[in-house]
Amino acid sequence: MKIYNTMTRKKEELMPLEANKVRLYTCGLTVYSQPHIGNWLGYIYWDVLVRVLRAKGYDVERTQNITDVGHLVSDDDSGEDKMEKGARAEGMTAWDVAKKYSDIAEHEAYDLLGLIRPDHLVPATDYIDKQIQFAGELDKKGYLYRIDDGMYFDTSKLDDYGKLARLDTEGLQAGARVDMTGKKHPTDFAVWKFSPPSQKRDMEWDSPWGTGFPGWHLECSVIARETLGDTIDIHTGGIDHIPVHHTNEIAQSESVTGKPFANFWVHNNHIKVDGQKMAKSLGNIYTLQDIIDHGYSMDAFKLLVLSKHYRTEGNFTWDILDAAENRLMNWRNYAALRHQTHDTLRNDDEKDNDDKSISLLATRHALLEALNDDLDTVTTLMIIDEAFSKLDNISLDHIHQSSLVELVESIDELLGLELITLTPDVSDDIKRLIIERERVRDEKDWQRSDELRDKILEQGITVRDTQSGSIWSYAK
RNA sequence: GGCGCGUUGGCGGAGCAGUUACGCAGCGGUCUGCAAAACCGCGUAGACGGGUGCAACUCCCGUACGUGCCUCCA
Repeated sequence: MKIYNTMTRKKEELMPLEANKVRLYTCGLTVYSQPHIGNWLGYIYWDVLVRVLRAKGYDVERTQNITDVGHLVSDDDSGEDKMEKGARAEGMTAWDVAKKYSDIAEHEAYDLLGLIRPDHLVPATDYIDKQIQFAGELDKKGYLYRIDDGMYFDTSKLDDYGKLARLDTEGLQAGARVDMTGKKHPTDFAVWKFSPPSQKRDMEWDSPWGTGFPGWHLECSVIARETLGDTIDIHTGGIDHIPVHHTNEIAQSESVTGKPFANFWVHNNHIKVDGQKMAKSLGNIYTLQDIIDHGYSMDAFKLLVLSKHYRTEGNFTWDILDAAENRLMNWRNYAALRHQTHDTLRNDDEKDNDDKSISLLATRHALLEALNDDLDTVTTLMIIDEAFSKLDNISLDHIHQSSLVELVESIDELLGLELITLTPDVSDDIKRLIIERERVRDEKDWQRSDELRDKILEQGITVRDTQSGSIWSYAK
């Protein structure tokens, strides 16, 4: 499989450290407020990545952290802790806020979006001891220095600091704003922050340096190492994390282990809303619940996301979601044909049928091939459209049921859609009405026929008449 | 201010130096008891100005606009 590696700025062939096994780490959400649709974007792409790797036979071991402490309002390690700030705003403790939004995030990820749950889903606060231990190793090796508000990593000790982002550290130094934090270099970052002397934090722990809490980047370095080992195969995250968070993870991890932290760095671009960045000040932040409230399905949202490549910038509007919902509806109606076909083929068209079946089965390979090329979901969706459109102008007798089922199952398996469950068979009652309608049509009783069609439509099913009989589909 | 990126038809979104992307929506027609579907056709895409090519949406330069990071962010 080829993937674009941010570290080298090239598409490269994935070569896992251990044959047939892929260790994957994904930065998780900071659970201080309601997640929005942009938060979920990356996780939808990484879900497909995991699905493809598994379909290719890899044993994927995946870790995702939950940031429930230490993420400050500003990435330069000043400002408040987001958790503590959120807690004050809601009149709860930081622990309660973490619980509340962790629960919401899990519900949205695994119930609403149907993402595959990581093997290790780890809150940062579960690994405080390990983080202190890790920071101790950094301290012992001389990477840390103390200032008033915490222990900081001296980035000037590394020759290759900022290699992921290709940071111009000297330029940053020269162009730095007046820095009141007392850091030696603008890129230095907190590994351990002290509790403010006058304030009792909800979340704080004793450490060799003083009571406080871990720096934001520490958790990912530690949790990745503890669950997956010193070097992982793929580290994913949003592009916003390249210059600071991931850069600092690399600095810490490689300083401790002396080994590469991750062989592949894979980053997803962002999605805008109405062509603008999502921001609270613009009031254009949408949540999954907003999408549901507008009457759209989660699969339509996923289709919208997958219809652009993970590395290109996207846009969200209700019109675009509408188009995705329509496309999904078309796919559902193709999938529903499986209830109306059989594996027994008409003898006179046996050869034709075989050809049709073969081309449907070949589709799975085509899908995998597209996804294999840097997770090209755009081409993947196009291949699905092409495969389904082969069913357009042929009679039901010519469609091989089990190969259609396999195609639909492959789509669900690889893209994480739920076409199978979204396309139930119609009730026996409707089936009887359809048969009855076909009978009165033979008698040219058009009035009765139209009455039956309306009756069927009341149950959300439309019927259309073709040369090979009536075909039902879901009404819009 | 520093460093990037983008600009494709009504909307979304690809590839490609010389053939229809594709999806969603729209219009005309054929077919049909009607409807739907399907099929056929249509709308003359490539921000603007130069340049290099026999040939550029596709390469190079500039302009305009938009946008990202540098400061919270997926």
